[in-house]
Amino acid sequence: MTQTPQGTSGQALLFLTDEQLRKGIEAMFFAYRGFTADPDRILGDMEYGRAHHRAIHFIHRSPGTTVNNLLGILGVTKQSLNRVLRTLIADGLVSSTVGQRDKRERHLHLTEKGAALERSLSDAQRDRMRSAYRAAGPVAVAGFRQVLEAMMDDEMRYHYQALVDKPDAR
Amino acid sequence: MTQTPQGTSGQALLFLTDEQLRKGIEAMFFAYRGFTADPDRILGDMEYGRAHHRAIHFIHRSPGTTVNNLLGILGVTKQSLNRVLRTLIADGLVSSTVGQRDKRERHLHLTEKGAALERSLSDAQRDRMRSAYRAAGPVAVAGFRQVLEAMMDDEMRYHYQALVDKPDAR
DNA sequence: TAGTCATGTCAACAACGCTGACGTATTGTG
DNA sequence: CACAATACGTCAGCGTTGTTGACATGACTA
Repeated sequence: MTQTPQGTSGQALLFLTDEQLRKGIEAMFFAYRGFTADPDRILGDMEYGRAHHRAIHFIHRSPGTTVNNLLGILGVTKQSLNRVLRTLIADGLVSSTVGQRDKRERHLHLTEKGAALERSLSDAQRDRMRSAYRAAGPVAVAGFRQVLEAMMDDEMRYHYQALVDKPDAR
Repeated sequence: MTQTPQGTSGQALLFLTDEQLRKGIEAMFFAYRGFTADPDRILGDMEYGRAHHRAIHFIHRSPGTTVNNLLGILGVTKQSLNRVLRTLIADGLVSSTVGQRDKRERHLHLTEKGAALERSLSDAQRDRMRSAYRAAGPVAVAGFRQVLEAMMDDEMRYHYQALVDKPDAR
């Protein structure tokens, strides 16, 4: 649709070219494969998948989170999430406890076993992220985060910010 | 595993902190949702999904590509890809022609109808990418690409580079 | 000619999204 | 208090997209 903006203002808006945008799109596609590759490999040997990884990650990040909150973060239906949580709880990776104030709520925590899997998954993923960061350098990393944040849906950015503005659970 | 590198060299390696890495991981997760959201919305109304989008995208990018080449780019099994290609060909979005030199090969092209869908999908995706790029600025965009490229598997980086070092199909 | 290659296809299965509907506590409200 | 809303769980069914394994065909190649 948009073509190369030439006479725009003599300015270097060349980074908004369709071709530049396409390269960014393709970079996202190929990079996301790498991003999920290591955890996927670990999970492939079990009866779990990427959805379990995500649930485990965010329960680790927000211990005691409720099912509803997790639903908002993950952006899936409760049926989808429930299928995952059910197996994680049954297998003793996640504990679900009735809320104190509001007894309708269930608060989710990782068990020792769950935390162990979380570590193994996030270690793998962090290793890759670390090499990428190291290779690209701090300035590139800042730009990386900026663009990603600008790419999110408003609702997702809200959840992201809530997590980022929080001390690390580790 | 790795903790904040403090005495490393007095240098600012703080961007390699586990917490920084975690933020990057979560940014990737939330951003990828936004990245695919618009095409997904369009495709949701049809009988197609994300896999069809990917096939269409790369056939558009490399007109006349063979099935084998596409398999390498997409990184799926031929059975998976074939299921997608079969419907696209049956619905008249993609044409498959026997190779001239090597008659075993099939060369894939988008039909007018296929090209129309490709435009509608990539317009939506590019619009979001453009706002993100514009919001973040050219320096950030350069960093964004650097980190993504460093994050790819070697094989994926190979395919990515082959595409990037190619004139735009548009 | 024998072997390899590119492609297509059948069958079965698993992960993970979805919708729709229903049930059960529990909580908040008019 | 009665009723509505909320939080959660679950059953049933379905669609997309990935997988393995096996088999067939035609075409190229040593």
